[in-house]
Order: sequence, then C-alpha cells, then structure tokens
Amino acid sequence: MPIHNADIAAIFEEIADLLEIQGANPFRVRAYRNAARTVGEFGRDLAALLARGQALPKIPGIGPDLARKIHEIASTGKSSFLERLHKELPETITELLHIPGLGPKKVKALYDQLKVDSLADLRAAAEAGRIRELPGFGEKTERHILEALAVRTDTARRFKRPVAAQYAEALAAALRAVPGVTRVEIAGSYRRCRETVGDIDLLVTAPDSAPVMARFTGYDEVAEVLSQGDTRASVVLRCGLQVDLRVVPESSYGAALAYFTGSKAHNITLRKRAQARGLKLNEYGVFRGETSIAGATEESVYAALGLPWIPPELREDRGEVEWAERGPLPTLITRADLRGDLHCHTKASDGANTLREMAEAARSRGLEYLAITEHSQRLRMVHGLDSARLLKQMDEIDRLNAELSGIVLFKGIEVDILEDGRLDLPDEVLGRLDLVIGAVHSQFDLPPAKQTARLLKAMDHPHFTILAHPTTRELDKRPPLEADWLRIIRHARERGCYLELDSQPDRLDLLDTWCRVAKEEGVLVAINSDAHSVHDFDDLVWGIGQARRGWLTREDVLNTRPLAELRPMLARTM
DNA sequence: GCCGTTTTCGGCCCGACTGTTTTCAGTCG
Repeated sequence: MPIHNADIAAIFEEIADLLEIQGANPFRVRAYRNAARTVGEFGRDLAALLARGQALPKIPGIGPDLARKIHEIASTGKSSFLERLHKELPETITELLHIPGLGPKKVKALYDQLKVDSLADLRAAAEAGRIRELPGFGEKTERHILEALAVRTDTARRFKRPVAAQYAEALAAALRAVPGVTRVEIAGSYRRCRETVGDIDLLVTAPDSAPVMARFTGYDEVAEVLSQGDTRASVVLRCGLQVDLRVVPESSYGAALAYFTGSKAHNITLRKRAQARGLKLNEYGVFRGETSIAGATEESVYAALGLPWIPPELREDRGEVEWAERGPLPTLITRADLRGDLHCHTKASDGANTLREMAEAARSRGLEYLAITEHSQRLRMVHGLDSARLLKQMDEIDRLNAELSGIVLFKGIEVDILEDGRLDLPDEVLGRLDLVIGAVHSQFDLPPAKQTARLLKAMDHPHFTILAHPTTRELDKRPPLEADWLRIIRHARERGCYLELDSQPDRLDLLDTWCRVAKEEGVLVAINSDAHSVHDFDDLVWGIGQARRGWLTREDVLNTRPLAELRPMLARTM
C-alpha cells in the first residue's frame, strides 16, 4: 500500500495526541503537530521520493528524529514509537479529544480515575453520573459531554465555502444594521478562500459591544449560544454552522482582522517575528512595551513587522512571510483577468441551455471566448457525443460564430480518457477541433502506477490540450486519484499540455498545492467553469479563489490570454 | 522535538471564556 504524506501526517497527529494526554513537554507535542501539518501539505510525495533512493528534502520543523520516523513510516507504513505509545495508552483514547471541552488534562483524568478510554465508556460514565464527581469536573461538564456525544455525527462537518457564504453574509448584513457598528468582516478560513470552512469568524468594530452581542445571540437563526462575554461570543446556527464573533475598537481593527483571518500557523510566524524585533503582536495591535505602534489597518501591522501586506489566500505559513521579506509577492490573479472560459456543456450533452444561450451568457459576463466541450460517446448517461453528432455541432458553432459578435466560440470536446489512456473518439475527428480537453470519469481506483501511465499516455496523444479536473476529487464524496502528480505535471510541460482548475464548488480541482507546483514547473493552468447552465459561469470566482491560494498570477493562467495570443497556444507543437 | 547574525542550551505565541473554584486551570481559537 502506498504511503502518502497524509498518512505520515496522521501518525504524527496521533503521536501528538497521545503524548499530550501523557502530559509530555508541550513543545515536543507542538513539534509533532507542526510536522504533521508541514508534511501533510508538502508538495512532493515523500514515500515515493525515498523509494526512488532520493534524500529526504530539508523541511522546516523536521529534524533528525522526525526525519528518521518519516523514513520508517515511508518504508513500513508504521511507526514503532506510536506502537510503543499504544502499549501505554489505549488506541481509542484519542477519540475523546474530539469532544468539545475535553482536552488532554481532562481526558487523562477520566482515564486515570474512571478507566474511560473510548466514546462508549464516556457515555456510560456520564449517564451514570460519575463524571460530575471528579475534581475539576461538574454537572455542567457532564451535561455538555452528553450533548456533544448526541450530536457528534455533525460536529466534524465542514461547509463548502459557497454554502457557508449564504449563512455568513446574511448574518453579517444583520450586524451591519446595528446602530454604531462601523465594520463587519468575515475573517477566518472563509477570507482565506479555503474550499470548505469549519466555522465562521466575524469581526465587528463598534464603540459599544453590548448591542452587537445582543443582536448576534438573538439572531433568529441561532440554535444555541455556546459562550458569551463582553467582546467575544460563539453560537451555532440552525444549519449546524458555528459562528464566532469578536467586537473590537476601531483602533484595533487591522490587528484583529489579521488575527482572526489566520491561519493559526501564519499568526504564529508573525508573532515570533514581532518578538524577534522586541515587539508584541496580539489582536489589539503591535506593541513596544505598553505602547501601541500599529493596529488600525492590516497594512500597518505588517509594516510594523517590516513586511508588505500579504493577501489572505497566501497566509498558510507556506513560505509567504519569507517570500514577502525577500521581494514582492506575486500579484495574484483576479476574476477580471479571465478573458474566456475553455470548458462548458450545452443541451447536446448534459447541459441545461442551448449553444446560443451559453454564448450570450458568457459574453454578458465579460468573456471574449468560450470553448464548447461536451462529453464524449462513452458517457451514455449524459448523452455523450459520438463523431457524427460532434461534427454536426461543429457546423452549428461555425454558423453561430458567423452571426455573433463580441464572443468567439471554440470547437472542443471533453473526451473521456479510457482505462488504458486512449481517447474516446477517433483521431481524425479530434484533429478538426480547436482544442481537446481530456478527463477521467471512470476507473478511479486503478493502482497508482497504472493511473499515472493512463494519464501520461493520454497527454501523449497529438491532439490533447488540457487535462480537465485532473485529480477528479469531489468534496465529501470522492478522494483524489492516486497517481504521481509531479510526474504528470512535468509530462504536461514536456508535451505542451495544460492543466485545468475546474471551478465547480464540489471539485475545485486542480488543488491549491498542485497549482503552486504547476506554476513552479512552468505549466499553465486553465481556470474553467465547467458550466452546465448559464448560471454556472458565476462559479469562476470559486476557481479564482483556489488559484490565488495556489499563488497563481495572470501570467500563470492560460485563459487570461487575448484571443489572438491564445489560438496558437492551443495548437500542439510537440 | 526543533532551532540558532541573541543561542548547541534554553527557549518555544497570546488572550478570552467557562466551570470550577474562591484565585485559577483547562480549553479553545
């Protein structure tokens, strides 16, 4: 079984959990957690790299000991250190940490004094009223544990950003209407454009927090108030989304916005930097001793630390601070940079609108060109096109192009990549198109070597232009294909192909970390809507967010090119 | 466990809220 970076990360997380319950040095615990995060996000498959006999790259936070453990996990899939920990503490005990209100100390107390080591034990102990009798626990804690166990199936739920947006924007609007409120910002992972968000962080500036708190906790979608103080409160909405509110004075707005935008790892890097300069950074500002020297704007906070303002999408502690210090950060792509869209469907396959309707909708959204790319014959369920129907549609497109102004249609196809890497339509037909985007819609679980070979072979095809939704992942539904993505990206460069970033909120595929690798490897990304109706062109903004998280600029994206420049780029030269 | 134009040892981000206490530890973000 191949070992992924995520598997190594999961082992480090579990070690951190167990050490924490044992009361180990908190900084040692943190070292494992940091390592889990860095390894989990690392752009190269470490196990594959080691298997090829290459040296482990220098990764910040990975010293000699953790490097040794990575080697062990990569080659055996296991960690002997973790197995030793399992002899000291039951494997199931880490489940308890996922109950809100239970941290390592309380879990340790439950285990030592009541022999509780699983969620089932926890429920039994709580129902028997034994938890309230422990020192440091009480009736409320016991009740909260029972409540958390009852809703546990929902607690891990994350919301897709467009879904969270609907709830968050409405609540933000309600708070903006409170007298005295000057600003309401949605911060957190939402502002960083994460594809999903676990909760919503709202930041409000107002001279008096009381009316804001009252409006917030009294908002009619609130199902439960989790906590409430003078400056901070948390609620759960009926839909299950948790919202945290913080009210700060105007003078702290920038510092608070930075603080609540995160990420946590980015904040820690900033604070260390402040400390190294004899300063202190918190949500109220940047301080020298007792004196505030910045805080009203985010720009002032970064400037006080000797940095330019860093876009929220980059704040993941993936090197953005060091980069900002050395020179200018990339000017990230915006929606306005897109000149066209290279992937959409019409009624001919599984779309909802006609060719003309799609063309006019694209034009009305400021696009100059649009590629029509129906499914191919193999996908019978969605009326995939065979050669005859595709040729007929090409004639239609010619006629429409002669008639329409302000938008140019490209003749394309979203051709199925078959299991062996062949394409689902004959060469002579594909050769008559302006572009061929290829996609995997079946056989998602081939062994990684076969899956890789399949994609490489597809790109070898002389007419292949763009690999659509490359990893085929769907949020909450299907994991990414297992394949050697670095090799695939490099193959795309060698073959003169491009990778798509599909903007559908369920897909957002290519993933942000691979966007960054594509950029580093010199492969252009096409940010497409994959529209199945005229409304879906609006989804391009989600793709833009993902691209920004992947550090992409206008230059890194294929469909920012004007029409005349793009045409020759679609023709394969190798 | 990591890391170093402050350091190879001694540091490691910071504050609010809750529940349990009766001045604070634990948890969370």
